[in-house]
Amino acid sequence: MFCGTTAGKGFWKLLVKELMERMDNVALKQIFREPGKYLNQTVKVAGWVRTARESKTFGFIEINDGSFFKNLQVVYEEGKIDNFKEVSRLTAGSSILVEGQLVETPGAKQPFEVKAARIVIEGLCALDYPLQKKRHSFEFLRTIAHLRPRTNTFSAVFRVRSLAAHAIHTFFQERGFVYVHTPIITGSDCEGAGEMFKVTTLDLHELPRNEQGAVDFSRDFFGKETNLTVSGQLNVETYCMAFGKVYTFGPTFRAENSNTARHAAEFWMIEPEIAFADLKDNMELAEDMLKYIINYVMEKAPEEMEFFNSFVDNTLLDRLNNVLNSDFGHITYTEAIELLKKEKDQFQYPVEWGCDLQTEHERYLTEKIFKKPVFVTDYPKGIKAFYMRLNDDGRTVAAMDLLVPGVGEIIGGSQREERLNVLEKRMDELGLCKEDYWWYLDLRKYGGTRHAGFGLGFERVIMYITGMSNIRDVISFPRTVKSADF
RNA sequence: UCCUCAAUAGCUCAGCAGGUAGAGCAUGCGGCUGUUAACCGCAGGGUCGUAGGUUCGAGUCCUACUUGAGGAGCCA
Repeated sequence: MFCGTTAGKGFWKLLVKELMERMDNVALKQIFREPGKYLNQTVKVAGWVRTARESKTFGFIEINDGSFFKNLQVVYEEGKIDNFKEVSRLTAGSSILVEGQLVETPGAKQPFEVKAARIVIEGLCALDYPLQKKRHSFEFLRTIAHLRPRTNTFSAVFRVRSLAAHAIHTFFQERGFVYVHTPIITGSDCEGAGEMFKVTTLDLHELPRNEQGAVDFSRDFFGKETNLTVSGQLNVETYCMAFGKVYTFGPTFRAENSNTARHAAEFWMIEPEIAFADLKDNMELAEDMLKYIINYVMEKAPEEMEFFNSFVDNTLLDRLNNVLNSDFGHITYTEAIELLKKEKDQFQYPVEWGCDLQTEHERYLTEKIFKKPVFVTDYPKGIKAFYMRLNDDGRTVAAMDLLVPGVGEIIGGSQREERLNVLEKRMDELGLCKEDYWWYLDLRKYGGTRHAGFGLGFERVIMYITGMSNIRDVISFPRTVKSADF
């Protein structure tokens, strides 16, 4: 950069001017948070036109630069800017730079506005721009996932999503947890129930076969059959036995043919694991974490939360405040069954000890009986995973599900079976091959301890916090059955 | 995968008992000195999801398929 000796003074002046043009834009968020700092001064802002209204000799443009939920109104007048005609023809979606004085507008809908002295049109928006300044259906917006972040709702959703992710890291880091990146590609073929996505470099049109006629995965990239992970839990348990308190936060893949508003094939999951801890410690951690995330988002994104409360779910803020100010409910599976049996007329499916709770039962518990998040604990061993710790009664395990109104199961977790002989017996009962889990079993052999953990569906938290009712609307580019567009 | 519902202009919808399509918004043009989902006037824009069938005639009735939504199962 400094090698150009032929560049004269004029060149540097131009370069400096160019840099100034780029770098001294003020973020809308700064203006809205500290208007006093900018009032009656010249400011430069850069953003996209959200809506424009024009008259013969003046007009209004609302721009948004993505830094803040609300728009900034810009007024322009004929004679005050040199490109009035072009500016008055601007339509929603165009990108512009604006320079002008920030002034108060007492009595008007907006607190202040910019009186434009200069408007530079950086990118005109084509006339077939699909976003209008009226309400669109979420279904339509899913078909234009590349443009929907420009709408109010998605602007709010994805700013909240970003904040919630940060809140999760802050929560765990402040408490001394170590963030572990567990593998996305996994070789354990019996990691858990659920269909998995295969990972392969084999030519699917000409698969290599062994003598038995089966696909010869020894010729595959990893020399064995591999899949995308459905959970980082087994891997993160190994780090738990070294660091004591750990968590994962990453993408997870399930190839289930699920067609619901709560399931996606690719989603993000948070999985903490704590050593020298039991189910009670586990639930305390889950409750603290959820409250921390909610509180963090409500503090950092009040405008967005107000918007959700007004346009998406008008019970949202009451509900979230209620969660912050009350203790979560606790009930054992056995107690829940007894309670539900008394209300069996309400249900389509029968309630019986040993059967898994149906969605209608879970909803009834959290929405009708408790009216707040509730932990259901100590499920029959027959309906839960092999690694969950067997209770003294010999027929239930130290499992916990957290149910929340509106979303359903948001957390699933357990105390893990740390007794090698009990764990092996359990695996034998279920017909699992212990050789595949040799390293997992080693953890019990080499100084195993009580430990517990859970999985939190990140998108389900976002749904709960925003009131959005479809998981496809809280993931930037959702992957679901028969749909992987963009 | 199962059950239910839907598919009409760029978007949101209307289209009543089968008689070959309408509104609002958006867009274009014109008007308007403070708008705020601005307003007023004019204009362009549709092989009614696809393929069959019934009928003199189908957006409307029937069948299949496709896509989407809601619910269920599975789960986070």
